Amino acid sequence: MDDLLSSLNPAQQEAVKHYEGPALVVAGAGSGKTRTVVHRIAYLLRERRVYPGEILAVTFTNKAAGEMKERLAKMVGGPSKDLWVSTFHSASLRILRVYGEYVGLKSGFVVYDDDDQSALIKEILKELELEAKPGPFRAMLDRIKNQGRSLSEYLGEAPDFIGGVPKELAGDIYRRYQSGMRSQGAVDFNDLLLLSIQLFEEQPAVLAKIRQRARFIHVDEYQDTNPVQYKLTKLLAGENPNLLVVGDPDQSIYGFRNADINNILDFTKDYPGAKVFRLEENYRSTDAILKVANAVIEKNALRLEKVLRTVKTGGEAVRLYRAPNAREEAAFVAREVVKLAQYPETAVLYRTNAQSRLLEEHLRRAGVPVRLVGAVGFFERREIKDLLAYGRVAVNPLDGINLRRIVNTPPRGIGANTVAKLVEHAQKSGSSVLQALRQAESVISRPQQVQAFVEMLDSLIETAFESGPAQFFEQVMDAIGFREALKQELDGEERLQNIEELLRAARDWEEEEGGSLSDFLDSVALTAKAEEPQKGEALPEESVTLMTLHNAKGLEFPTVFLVGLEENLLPHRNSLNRLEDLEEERRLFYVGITRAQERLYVSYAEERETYGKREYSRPSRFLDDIPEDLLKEIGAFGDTSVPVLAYTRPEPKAKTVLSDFKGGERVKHPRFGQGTVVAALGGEVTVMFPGLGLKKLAVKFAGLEKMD
DNA sequence: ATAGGGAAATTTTTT
DNA sequence: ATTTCCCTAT
Repeated sequence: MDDLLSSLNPAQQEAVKHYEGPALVVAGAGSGKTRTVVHRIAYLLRERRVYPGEILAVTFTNKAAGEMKERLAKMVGGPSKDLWVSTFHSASLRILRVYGEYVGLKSGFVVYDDDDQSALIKEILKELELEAKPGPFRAMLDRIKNQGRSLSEYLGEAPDFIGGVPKELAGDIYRRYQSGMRSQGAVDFNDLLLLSIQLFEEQPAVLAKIRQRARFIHVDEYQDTNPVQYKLTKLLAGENPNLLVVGDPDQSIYGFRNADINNILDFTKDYPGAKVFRLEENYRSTDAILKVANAVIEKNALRLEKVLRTVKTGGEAVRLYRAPNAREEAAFVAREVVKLAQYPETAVLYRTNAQSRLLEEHLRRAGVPVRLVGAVGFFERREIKDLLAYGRVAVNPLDGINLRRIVNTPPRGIGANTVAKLVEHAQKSGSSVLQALRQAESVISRPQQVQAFVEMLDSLIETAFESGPAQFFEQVMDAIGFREALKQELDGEERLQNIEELLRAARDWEEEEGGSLSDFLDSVALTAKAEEPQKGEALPEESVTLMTLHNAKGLEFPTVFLVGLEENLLPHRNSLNRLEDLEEERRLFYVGITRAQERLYVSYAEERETYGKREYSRPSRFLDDIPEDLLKEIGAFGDTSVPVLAYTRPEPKAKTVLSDFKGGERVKHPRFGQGTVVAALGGEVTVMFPGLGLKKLAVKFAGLEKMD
């Protein structure tokens, strides 16, 4: 019991000892956040005699959930098996697999990914004979569902045209999408959460049951929750919320996915009596790097005050390289990386995926093995999706989207015309596509191929019932002669390897998790961005890591390169207009800085090609936020004379508060009413008034009053 | 059924 | 520049 606390600092200890009631743990970068949560759970078990079956911990990624489970298993042993550690989405899916029928779900429902979603929208557009792209409508769907709003609410505020069609028609698309999803027994990611909420609201008995299973709730990365996740949390937490959330508003970087930073900023108002713990001791980075990070993030208004203190002292100044163009920038990175010769300890981070190409090229040319994270996900490859589609249909024959995907893959003489006729027949008779296929005889003139396909499908459906995913996919491979078909193709060899990889994954999964094909598909659906299985020579443990800033959150590296620090790139051009967006860009920069343990490089290119057009850029405004004495420009061939910061007592910097107001504060204006301070700069504050938008006000004249 | 041309579209994206 | 999609021609 003592070891639970003795390895922690005082702030962490306080958080760990928290028992009942709501609590907010503001955990700065590298402050031992996961560690604190893990210890807290262990403490509940050991000291408070809470049952493991009463504890829920929610994370955003499967990776984070997996890590937490692992650490808990190490710490508490066997009882960790009964803990519920999961992502929002898997937790919801698990609940809906049991209680889904209460909210109208059919038992074999499948989870649609982005591709499936687009496919359905495309189909609807065709039905309505519209010549529009699915993109804007998917965005509309996301916005409505991420915010948990109703269609009419959304349409009320929407512009008159969406994706080039009148908004009333767009609303029609939305309705058709929803009913299409339901009739083929499909849900999308958002539905998982929304339907869980609906279930809880309509079935108090179910909610009560789940609440027993979640008497103590932990939510990680709370700054990234969207309104729906917020609501789900609130519902689960109930009247007497034993809810502990952990997060860092300064690392909120998913606003574009409707994450709402106010969820964490307002936590103490939302949950009166909430205790607040601040973890400000940083174990990751040198003093120099932390000073830079603090100086940068201080410029944001929308935050909770927090100053990271260093544990490591000293450190080297940030190295800045100014490149004449993006090519030279990449060449510079490659040279430095080779010189440092610590590949696995090095990461190169960028704002957009498009930047990775040049970097990868130059690094490889310099003989550096590269690990590219998150480019094209394994499960997004066409051949993989094809094979998975067979599984989805076998599990849920109502799934018309996936059925159409496989009906002529590989080609078996069921062409577009045939399919169109059959689909039309299905729609007219109000039956599923599969049923139409079964009735092919009466619909088309040459039904042999279709009949053969249906026969094969029936046998696959049988296999799906009887055996696990590995055997199922093997049978599919045989039945459709996929190996032979792929060998004909140009890059068939590589794709075949991917398939072998999937088969292996299925076998591994059966061994480790075990379960039906349906369970396997669930886990695939919720782990779409799984670690890329290695391909080719380089092992990850010998490679330099390349990824976007978003992907870097939660990771750390001794050496970090932040490239492309240019206006219009970081901050990104689409984020320049709104202050909130600009602050999110700054947080992205902050996240990048705080990934570095020892050494940080920043660079920008004065010229780069964007979409094939040459562009000239100014250096990023964020570079101005780095204190001069902590930034050292180096030349084309590096520079060894980087000043080293002498030991300094880590004294919290005085905040430059020129007005009396702080970001996040609630205020009242005589004319505009209540609002939230977004920014305070000098004698000027920017306040967000609900319904009115942002207003810039002079403190002197505005007559603002603070509210509690 | 499929190759090949041409137009359009390119921020980030935990699930 | 490059990728992706859609149409047309074969």
